Amino acid sequence: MSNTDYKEKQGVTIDRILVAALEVFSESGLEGARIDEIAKRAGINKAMLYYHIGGKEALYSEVIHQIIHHAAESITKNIKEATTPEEKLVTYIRNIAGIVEENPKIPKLILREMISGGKNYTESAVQDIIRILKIVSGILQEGSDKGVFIETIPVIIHMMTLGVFGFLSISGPLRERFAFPKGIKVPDARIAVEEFEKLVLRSIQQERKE
Amino acid sequence: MSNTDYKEKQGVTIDRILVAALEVFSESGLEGARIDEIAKRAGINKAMLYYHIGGKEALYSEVIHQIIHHAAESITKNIKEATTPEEKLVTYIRNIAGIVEENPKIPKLILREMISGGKNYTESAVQDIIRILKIVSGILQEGSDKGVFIETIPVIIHMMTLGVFGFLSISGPLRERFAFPKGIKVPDARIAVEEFEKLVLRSIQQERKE
Amino acid sequence: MSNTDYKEKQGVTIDRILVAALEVFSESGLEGARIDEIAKRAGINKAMLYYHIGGKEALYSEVIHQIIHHAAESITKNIKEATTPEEKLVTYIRNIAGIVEENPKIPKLILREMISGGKNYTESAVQDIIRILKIVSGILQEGSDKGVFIETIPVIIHMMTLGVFGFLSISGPLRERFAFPKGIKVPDARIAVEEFEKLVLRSIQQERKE
Amino acid sequence: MSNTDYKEKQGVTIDRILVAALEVFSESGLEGARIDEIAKRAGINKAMLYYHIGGKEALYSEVIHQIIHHAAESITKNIKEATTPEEKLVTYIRNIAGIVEENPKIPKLILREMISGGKNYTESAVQDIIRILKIVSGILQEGSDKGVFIETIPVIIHMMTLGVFGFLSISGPLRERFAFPKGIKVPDARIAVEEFEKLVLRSIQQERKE
DNA sequence: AATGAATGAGTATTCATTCAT
DNA sequence: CATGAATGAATACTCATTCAT
Repeated sequence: MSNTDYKEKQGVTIDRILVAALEVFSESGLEGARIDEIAKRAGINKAMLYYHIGGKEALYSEVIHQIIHHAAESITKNIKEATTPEEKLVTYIRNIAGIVEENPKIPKLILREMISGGKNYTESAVQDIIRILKIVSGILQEGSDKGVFIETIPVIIHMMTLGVFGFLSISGPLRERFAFPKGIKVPDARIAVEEFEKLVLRSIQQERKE
Repeated sequence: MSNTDYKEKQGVTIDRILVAALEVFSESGLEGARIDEIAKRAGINKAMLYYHIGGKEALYSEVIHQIIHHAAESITKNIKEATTPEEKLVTYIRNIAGIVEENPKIPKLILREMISGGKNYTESAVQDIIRILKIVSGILQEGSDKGVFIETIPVIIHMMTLGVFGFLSISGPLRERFAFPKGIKVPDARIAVEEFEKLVLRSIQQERKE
Repeated sequence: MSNTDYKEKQGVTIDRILVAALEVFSESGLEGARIDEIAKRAGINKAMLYYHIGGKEALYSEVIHQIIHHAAESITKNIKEATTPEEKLVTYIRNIAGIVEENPKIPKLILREMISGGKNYTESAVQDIIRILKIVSGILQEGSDKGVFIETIPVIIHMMTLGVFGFLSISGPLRERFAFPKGIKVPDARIAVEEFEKLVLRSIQQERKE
Repeated sequence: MSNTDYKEKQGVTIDRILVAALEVFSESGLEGARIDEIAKRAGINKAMLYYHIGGKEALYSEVIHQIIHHAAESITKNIKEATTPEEKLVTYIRNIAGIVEENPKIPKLILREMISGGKNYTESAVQDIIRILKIVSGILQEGSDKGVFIETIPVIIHMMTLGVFGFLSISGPLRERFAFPKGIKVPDARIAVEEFEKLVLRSIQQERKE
């Protein structure tokens, strides 16, 4: 076995741990998660988890970090392919929606962490959050400068976005368990994205004078 | 001491427990909360908590129930004082914002509970949630019937509302801990309400033809 | 209400407590029994139990005492109506069998107490036990003197008797829960008494020379 | 240390737990026993008890199972060395007596369990009980077929046996604590076995016609 | 790197007993 | 006598973490 294979193997193990950890932490939260359960789902011995990562809180922070970093990278990259502010905003929204839809564990974990005041954000996680906020800010500023958007407060847009898709995602089980009465429909993901895009654009677009 | 005082005393003890429980559960979640801590903050013997309420999960459910019931009652009552759909919608939004602002523990608790899939909602809590959804639904329907609102999906409006104010509330500590760079402003509560009202109304109001 | 009625009422309450206590102690043992359960079954407030009796151990001892005292009284009285040693022995055996059959809670309680080394026998309970042993002893001695019984050790006879009927009684639930395979029959109470009388008499009767 | 030693070590720990558990359960019963006490006497950390066995009730059931299984094995084996029904019956009786004498904790535990209705017998424990009953049944049937025993009910013989030796064993402390008056002798174990053998044989042997 | 065993510091819950009224 | 409330001392069980091999 070559040295590279060796490192690969280690990387694979760590990945398995992180995947299992995201699952368990999102289901149960930091306090509720059990190290035994994470190790079991990762298919490794519990002591190995300590060997590779080093403890519950370190593992939790690492999971958070990976998620936010991936989101920041993804948004940064995708936004480059858009040209107008409207396109960029839509790209940003769809990116958030896509991450949430692809893995519903993620909004659960991020929301939990926000609720607990971001106690476990590492410095680099904070930097990635700021990076995302700056992107949104930039899009809105550009739109405002070009006269297509009214002036608004970027953080509100960001929160509305996280809020809507986060809530849509986490409220899923609830809607299944308790049958809501007729007249109250909850949209599926695709429709929700379209509807939300429309609402946001309507809310910040300059009214066109003709 | 009169008989009334006597009965009051019991109610007072239970109230103290519920207040303390909201605090601790919102800070630490169901799993993270410590019964000892709740009893301590309520100023009672731990066993009394079991005597009056009956265990951690029952206590948690009761706290959730009280919050949602109070919200449903409050919205139901206030909405009656409004006449037009726009006024009603604004009343609803300000009501949610008001509850959140009055006690920032509440959004934390409710968000946590939603994330965990509403496992601990009692049937009456579910009924109260449905009640609120029906109110929002009614307002939007009325507006649509009267031609002032476009047709939209009530649950999205509800979730945007919960999402924005919930997020504004829970992201507070985060903003304090990590100083955001200039250019990214987060509005204070009053401004956030106004801004959000404007956005929502803009997003669903029929464009007036003249 | 007269003073007599008053005392009657108290006696009734105490009786209810004792009956409930026998039930619960026999089902669960001293450690397993719950004061709340006893009070509930007696239909009284828990604090009243303390007022009337004074605590768990005192209650337990009192129950034991009443049972043994009643047994001693009953045997003493019935034995007088028998004349020959054989009749007396049969009377004694049937008396034990009768007490056990009448209230299956009793053998459970007495056996439990014997196992724990008689820790909770009061002095008067011990005296009553000795009284019973002396009766058995007397019957066998008389039989031996008259040449109808061989010499034997009374305590063995007493223990065989308690053992057989106690076991028959307590093994009831077991036999019901697990269906024994054919070929292993357990006699009903009436047959058991007859069979046991026969065996005991056969075992100690002098062989008659003709 | 060899691999065998390693596996032995685990077995040793479990054995220590089982020995300590038999002690404590027999002294205090299932409800009265304290896990801390068992762990202390086993010389292990309390958590290891849960790691290896899995809780109070599982431990209790395991102890019961081991005892009954050992008894069934022992009787099955020893009976093979006997030839006549009389010899077999005596072997069976001495076996029961031997187990009881060797470890007086055992009758206490078994009696307690019988009193509580065999709630904690595992299926395999029930099978072992049936195995023993079948042996007794077989001996008596053989004796009856060969004309040396009268027809009788095996379960009564079994219960007399358990009853006598169980009672002799558990009544020991009682006899020591309260000095019985002269004239009431309780036999020591050796004499009790002989006396009981004689009585049982007398009771079921066919009278020989000459 | 891998694993079964070990540990200590919790943590929810129970319950006999007492108190205030 | 009667009762609901209060208390403190247990007690079974858990779990993150470490150790020996």
